[in-house]
Amino acid sequence: MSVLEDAPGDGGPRAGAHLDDPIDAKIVQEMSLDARATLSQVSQVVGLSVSAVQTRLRRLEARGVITGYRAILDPEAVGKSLSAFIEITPLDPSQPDNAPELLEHLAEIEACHSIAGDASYILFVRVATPRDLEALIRDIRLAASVRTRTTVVLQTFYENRPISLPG
Amino acid sequence: MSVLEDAPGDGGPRAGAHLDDPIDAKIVQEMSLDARATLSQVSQVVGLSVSAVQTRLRRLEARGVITGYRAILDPEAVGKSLSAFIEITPLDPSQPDNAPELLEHLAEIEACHSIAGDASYILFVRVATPRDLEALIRDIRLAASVRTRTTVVLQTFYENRPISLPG
DNA sequence: TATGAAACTTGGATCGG
DNA sequence: CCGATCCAAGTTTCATA
Repeated sequence: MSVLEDAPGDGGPRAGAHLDDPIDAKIVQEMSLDARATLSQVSQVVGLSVSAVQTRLRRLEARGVITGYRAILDPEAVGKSLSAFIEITPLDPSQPDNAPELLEHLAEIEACHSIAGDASYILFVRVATPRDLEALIRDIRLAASVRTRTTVVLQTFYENRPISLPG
Repeated sequence: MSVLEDAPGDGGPRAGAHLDDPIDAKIVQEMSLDARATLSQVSQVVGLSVSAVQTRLRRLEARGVITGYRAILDPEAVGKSLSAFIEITPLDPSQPDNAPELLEHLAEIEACHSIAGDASYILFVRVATPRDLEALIRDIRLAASVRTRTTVVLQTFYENRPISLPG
């Protein structure tokens, strides 16, 4: 048996909702860097058997720590070379504000956050052409009854960098 | 010969940088929705053999259409519950401006875009606590000699939505 | 000391590349 | 055809009583 790795059967992950187990953290980090890594690859990295890794991975998915797996695409290659931030503010503050739901059907919207600051929300959007952006802004205004302030992205140096985990 | 299926080895995707082949688009979409989908799953969706899908997938990776695969994590669960946008502007416009490289080592920075508007760049960052955000802002100022304007995210309704593909 | 829960390992069947 | 995944025992450890 290996003496370099810790003994089998030792302290597993805590029952809490958070990710405080170092082995789970390693698994998450590995899958975060390469979501198509095989279980045996991960098992070698973390020093556990394939089945143990599989069980932990299933649990991480079930607990909602890992919410999905995505291929990262080159926006140019898939015809979405223009991206922008759109800040939005409801025209009528007295109305119930459910802009996020009202906008959810617009597939060009990649993210929607509510923010502290002048605007209520900020969206990150991707389109093919300036004309598509114009159309999207119009759709957003109509769908959610909001004022918009758009900041066009000129160049993306990096994005989608993996979340850095402690330890 | 069949005209519904294309014969192996026949005209695949064009050699150009763009993604104009409908089957490649389907493959990309599928991997974008679930990066851990097996080749046989994808092959059933697109109606090709497993090896045909494998070849196309390798080519999509080699052409840089697919740049990687990531697990999507719950920020809360991995201890990064506070996120923010930080706009930055160089203090001295006469100096050479390489802020993106100067900031690349800060792992809390998930994305860096140059933008049209008042500021030069916008960053998206994730940290655990307000104190960590304070420290990060200080680090950014020192590392890149910039003025910063920070907008804290109060709530994230959705993010990392898959890129919607035409057709 | 005895018992039970939780986690790891092993080995074999099945499926995928 | 090889490797990865899945599933069903058997084993160790730790925390109870």
